[in-house]
Amino acid sequence: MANTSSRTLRLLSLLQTHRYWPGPELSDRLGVSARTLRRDIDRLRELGYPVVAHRGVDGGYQLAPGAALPPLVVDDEEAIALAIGLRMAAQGAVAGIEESAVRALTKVIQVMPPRLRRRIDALRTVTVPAAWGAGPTIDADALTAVAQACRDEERLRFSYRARDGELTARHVEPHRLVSLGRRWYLVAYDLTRHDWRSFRLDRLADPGSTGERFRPRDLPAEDAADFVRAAISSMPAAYDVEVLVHAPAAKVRAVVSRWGTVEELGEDRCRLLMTVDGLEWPAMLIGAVGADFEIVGPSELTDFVREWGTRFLRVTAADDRRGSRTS
Amino acid sequence: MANTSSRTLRLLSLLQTHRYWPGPELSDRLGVSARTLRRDIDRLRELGYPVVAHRGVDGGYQLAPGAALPPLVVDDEEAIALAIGLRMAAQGAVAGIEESAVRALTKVIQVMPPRLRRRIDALRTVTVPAAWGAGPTIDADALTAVAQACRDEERLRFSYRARDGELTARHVEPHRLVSLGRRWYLVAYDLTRHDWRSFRLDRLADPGSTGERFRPRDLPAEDAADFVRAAISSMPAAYDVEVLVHAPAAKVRAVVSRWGTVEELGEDRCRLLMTVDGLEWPAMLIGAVGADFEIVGPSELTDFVREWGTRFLRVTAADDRRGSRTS
DNA sequence: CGATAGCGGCCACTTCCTGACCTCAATGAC
DNA sequence: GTCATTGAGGTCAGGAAGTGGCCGCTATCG
Repeated sequence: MANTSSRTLRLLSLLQTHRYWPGPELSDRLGVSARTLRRDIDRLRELGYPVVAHRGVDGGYQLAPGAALPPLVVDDEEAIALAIGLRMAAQGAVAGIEESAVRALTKVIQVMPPRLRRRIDALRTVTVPAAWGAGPTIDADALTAVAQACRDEERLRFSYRARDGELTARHVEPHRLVSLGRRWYLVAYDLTRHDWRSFRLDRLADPGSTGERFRPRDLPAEDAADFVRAAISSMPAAYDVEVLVHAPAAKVRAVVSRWGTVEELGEDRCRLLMTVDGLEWPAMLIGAVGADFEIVGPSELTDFVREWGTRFLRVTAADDRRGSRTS
Repeated sequence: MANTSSRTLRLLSLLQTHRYWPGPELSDRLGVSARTLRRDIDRLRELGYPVVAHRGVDGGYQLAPGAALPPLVVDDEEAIALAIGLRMAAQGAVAGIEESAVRALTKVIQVMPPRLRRRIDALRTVTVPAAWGAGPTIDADALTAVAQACRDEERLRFSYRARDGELTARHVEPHRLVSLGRRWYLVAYDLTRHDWRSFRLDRLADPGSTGERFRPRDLPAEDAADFVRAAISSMPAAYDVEVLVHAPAAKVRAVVSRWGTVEELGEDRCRLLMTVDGLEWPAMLIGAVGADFEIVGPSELTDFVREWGTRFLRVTAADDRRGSRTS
């Protein structure tokens, strides 16, 4: 541990956990002379990390944001937060970052000691499922296991539930993970069927890396995403919702915020556009706006809203008959 | 860049991005002889990172999970995923990890180059806000800014909207962030009022670190969390919702997931309990369950649901008169 | 003005790093 | 079994680097 490189790393870690450090404190903690500390700081600067220094009484060192990201030194708790946050990000809460979230997640998981993995498993029970889409929840463990197999070029075994519900055991050479819409797909070469296949991750269970490595084959498609797009002829039924709301656009925007786009149509009228997988969300939003509205489409939304309205009135009427209670 | 420590770091990063590496490939990438690579691997092992090796044809090196977390080397995309995931975690999606999520987030944000911060800002527009609680959304930037000021012991200026709506400018010595229930509080010494105060983060705006450092004072309480608990004598008006649902508990749980607790009352009956700030959320959930229900309390919820029902029926009736359109 | 703290040159000493060469031990293909 | 491949590790010599102590300099704050 009396190494130079380990000391550089420790210095970096110190600078990351507490921004401001007096020089003597640092040299003390690292067990070197002040002169050597200055040289270590120089070393960091040469490596591209911008360490700024303040002179005079109460001076010290400070790590400023630079051009490159330094290696992050995190403790156990932070690693767990990292893993859980990345898992949420990978589930598609924010469009466009799923792939990198999975990459980062595999990195973190891979180097994570078993004790931390156990703690994450314990926390999984309280994790928020993919409520933002009403799509099937993907098992985060499966996601990372498959991602690691892709990255490490290791053959993979899993059981797969086909569209008709039949379970089959698969043995594949994983090629790439693709996040399309709200779903994850694995593009892989099926060793039993001797052909390329795409698998929906939410239909896949018990992935286990076999440890057998392989030379990647050439995918007979431009791109893994193209392959998946071609494979899924039947797109999942999504709704394009359009509603005219009898309220100022600003008011509607305040409620809808980011879940849809609001176009102003006049003093007291606006158009609300959303693309969703389920109708609960638009129903709730137009309910929460608290103003009259007209449903332009889809007609399913009209039926959906009518059902809610019927049920809500029936229930509250029954409630009134029994005499409303106080809270 | 021809440094030993930087090479160690690069080696670690390579081992993190692609698990399996043949020796010659590694020594080639690092620009050293095979012998030196072996020595570098040894160095890593001495630092506690478990590098396992496979001999023979097609052998290579591989980083196994160890006792300590190695410094994470992430690229731009991954860093963004990290920041966004951590932001979600800090917003309280999973109970108990908020504090460490914020700590990790400040680390990441602090060392992040400005160009990445801009990209995160750009992504914020599509971020899912804290829907899981219907509480006010906390600005993630404010959260990290305040957390950094706490950590770095730097005085902080911000404007604060008191309970009565009045805006005041504050100048404080930040002490600690506390996550209580669904809210974040800042415990700080108010330099204008010369006393300790706790501030709700969702009422705080434009935090700006002044750069003035200070010696931390002793908080007149056991613990920052205790201080906040003592300070909030008047709890915010929250609703305790109780609803009897005529559906199996499992079905209700699938919809409600963790936003409330579901008690089984029989084959086809269960009780739903929630504590919320607004009534939109429970209204939406019982709507989405799709079954009949009885509202036990509060009576405001009955009124609320009745209003939704009335409006929904009025609107769909009007829609029918105009002739329902196809999607 | 004086105390504090970072900056950086110089120097001598020590440590370690490196590449080359060697033998040995696994491992998988033929 | 044989053989090529690949990692492990010892040794050695030359060179590169890290280290601590010394110095004078400058910036900053009270």
